[in-house]
Amino acid sequence: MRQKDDKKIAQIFSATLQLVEQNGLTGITMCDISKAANLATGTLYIYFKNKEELINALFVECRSESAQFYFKNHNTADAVEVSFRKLFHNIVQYRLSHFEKFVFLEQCYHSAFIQKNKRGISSKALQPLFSLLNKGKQQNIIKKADNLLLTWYIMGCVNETAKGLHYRSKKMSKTTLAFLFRACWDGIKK
Amino acid sequence: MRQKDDKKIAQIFSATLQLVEQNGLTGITMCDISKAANLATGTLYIYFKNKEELINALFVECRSESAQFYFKNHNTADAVEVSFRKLFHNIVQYRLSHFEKFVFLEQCYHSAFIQKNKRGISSKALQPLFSLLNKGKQQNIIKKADNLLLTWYIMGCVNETAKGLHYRSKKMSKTTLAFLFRACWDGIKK
DNA sequence: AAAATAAATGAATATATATTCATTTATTTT
DNA sequence: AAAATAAATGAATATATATTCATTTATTTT
Repeated sequence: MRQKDDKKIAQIFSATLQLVEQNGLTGITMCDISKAANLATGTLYIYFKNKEELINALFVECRSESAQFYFKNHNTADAVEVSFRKLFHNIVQYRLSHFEKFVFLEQCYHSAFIQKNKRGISSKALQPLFSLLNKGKQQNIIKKADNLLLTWYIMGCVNETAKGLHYRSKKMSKTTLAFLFRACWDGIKK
Repeated sequence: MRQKDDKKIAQIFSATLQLVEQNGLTGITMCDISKAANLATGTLYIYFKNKEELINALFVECRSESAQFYFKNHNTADAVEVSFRKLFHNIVQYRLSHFEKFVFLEQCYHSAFIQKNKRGISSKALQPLFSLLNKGKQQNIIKKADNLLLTWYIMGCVNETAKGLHYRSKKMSKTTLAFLFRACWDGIKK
């Protein structure tokens, strides 16, 4: 018995992300994906039931990967501002170094591929952020708003900036990053 | 000679927006649009050369309409914070009461329909906001960052919140709006 | 080494979709 | 009121795309 090959799934995912970054979710075809992944079209159907399942699987993967990335070096013993700074930089970093995944997720959030109830930010994946926000609120450091609302606020300013820079082919400078962190922290702190 | 009918363009646009809100840009077909607009498919081609032109025309319309909406009641004589509050509320209002247009614009920004250089926030349309930010910087009220960066920051937190609320079928409460304004203002002010 | 097995292939098929075009309809001009 | 004109129609056409399937290939088991 010949085994399925995990590398192929990675190839398929990577090809898909690359194409979505270039042409958006709208333009993407199974034929394009297979070509970009150096596979026959039929092979895609060995690994995924159909296009919808392929997109959904990639969506799930990107979403959990991104959350993991955010909490790199996260340490609950750190002071709130220290923790938040680390986290914030990780979020920015992910947007910049995995722009294709970030864009793919954003496109999915409003596509027919993803069920409505699976869209938007997942509270489960962001549990450590929520705990941090709670801690900040208890210590009277952070504004007493709903965690989701705080999260949308934080993600929003990072997302828009990442996209803005990208579409103008600009890099994130140290000054820009410093401003962005300062503004975001000033926004949520008491 | 029979005249073309401006109402039909409005019908076509409105049908398109409705469909994009429901299924995203990915799912949309000319047949769907014509049905939703109560027109024959061929009629679409009297008003637009093809699908791409239809989408582009709607994109241009939505973008200029949204900018106009933002600056309702804008008065350069107002104090910076007063002006900003008005503007901020208009932006929020537009996202909420024209969610379909907002989502359509967001989808377009990363689709093959719209040329890369036309994507992202247009500085021209946002001139009054830029002037306001400059005034704030001169008066030492607003952080001395690039106008585009400040704009991404402001739009970002509003956009993400509007989407978050929408996908969870929640309304924007007065408290939420008050928090959002406070956070955004604290973020950009010195 | 041969047989068995499932992955991999890519042409063929089925289907969905954009666009065209001959015909009809409504409006305007004469 | 008749003729002229272009909009409007929707079935027909052309094209693009998802999916299937008979055949080949690589790997594993015997």
